[in-house]
Amino acid sequence: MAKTAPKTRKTVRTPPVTTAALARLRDAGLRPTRQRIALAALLFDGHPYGRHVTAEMLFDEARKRGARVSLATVYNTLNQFTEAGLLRELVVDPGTSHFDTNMGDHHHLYFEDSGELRDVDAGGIEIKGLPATPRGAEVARVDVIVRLRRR
Amino acid sequence: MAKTAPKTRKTVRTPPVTTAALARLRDAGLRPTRQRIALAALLFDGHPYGRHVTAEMLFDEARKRGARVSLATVYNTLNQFTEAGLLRELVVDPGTSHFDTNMGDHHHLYFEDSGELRDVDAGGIEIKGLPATPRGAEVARVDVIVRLRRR
DNA sequence: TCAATAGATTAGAATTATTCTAACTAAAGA
DNA sequence: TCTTTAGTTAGAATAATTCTAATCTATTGA
Ligand SMILES: [Mn+2]
Ligand SMILES: [Mn+2]
Ligand SMILES: [Zn+2]
Ligand SMILES: [Zn+2]
Repeated sequence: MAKTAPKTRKTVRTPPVTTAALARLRDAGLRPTRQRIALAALLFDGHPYGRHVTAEMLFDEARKRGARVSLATVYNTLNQFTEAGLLRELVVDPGTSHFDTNMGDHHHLYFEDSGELRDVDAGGIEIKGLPATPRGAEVARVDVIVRLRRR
Repeated sequence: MAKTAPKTRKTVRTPPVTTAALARLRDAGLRPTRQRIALAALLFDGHPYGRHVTAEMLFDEARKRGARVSLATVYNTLNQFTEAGLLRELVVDPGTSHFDTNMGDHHHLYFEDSGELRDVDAGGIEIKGLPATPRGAEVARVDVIVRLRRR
């Protein structure tokens, strides 16, 4: 519309896009850079039940959506998000790490043929008979992975 | 002792060392080569409760004991043993595969600080509330990994 | 608003785990 | 013993990930 520059320019400020992604970064104490915002949006926006991605998957997705981001940054970001408690790392597969946006207490179904990971809420699960936690140690996490194959 | 060669040489045959390792290879239908025998002996002999190794660990151990074996053969052998049902592959750690000689139904304590893996017999463990196996799929295995860190 | 600065991004090199290749060697069977 | 088949090997290749060092950018204090 306005092709002519205004005589007196109002202060140019970053638009107050308080997206969920942006808020998440702020809360985590991470500088909201373009690429972190883009990656956080891909990871979290519109995925109420969480998602599971590899670095390569997220990188390809970001590129397809036109984000200018390098693979190194995707790795950096996934690791930072994990450290910040925004993600958890899953190791189900020799060779590649998966990252999980679902931070709730849950376990996984892993379809070995397709590589698909499906969440299983821990709410309905009870594990009885685990040994006492060795002294000097504390439980960081209990992972249950049900490995499935095509029958 | 005998520095002089015998007049009539008896047929030189491989000594009939029917070790456990050798028997295991035969049963699995694997040719009992020097390196497979050496690796099987390291993996299985004198380890009634099983052991957990990486390729690199087993390679170093074999070398220390004077076995002439390459790292490629260690990888080949671990994969063959796994396919043959003599080992199972464990993935607990991003970056490296571990191989487990305990083929009984069991789970693991994983000490994240030291990398130690400790077995937990599945006999005393009950997991309730897992979802029904999706149709078209069957459960290949259920892995429970209790991840511990120094308190 | 702007310059200074701490922090982030990047391409490409480096590293690590693993597999592949293709030449060599050993086990099996006749 | 001979022939055949399978296994071993060094080194190259590949894949995932991290590192390096140069460049860029978000933040902040003036
Ligand atoms: Mn995968
Ligand atoms: Mn390890
Ligand atoms: Zn999940
Ligand atoms: Zn075990």
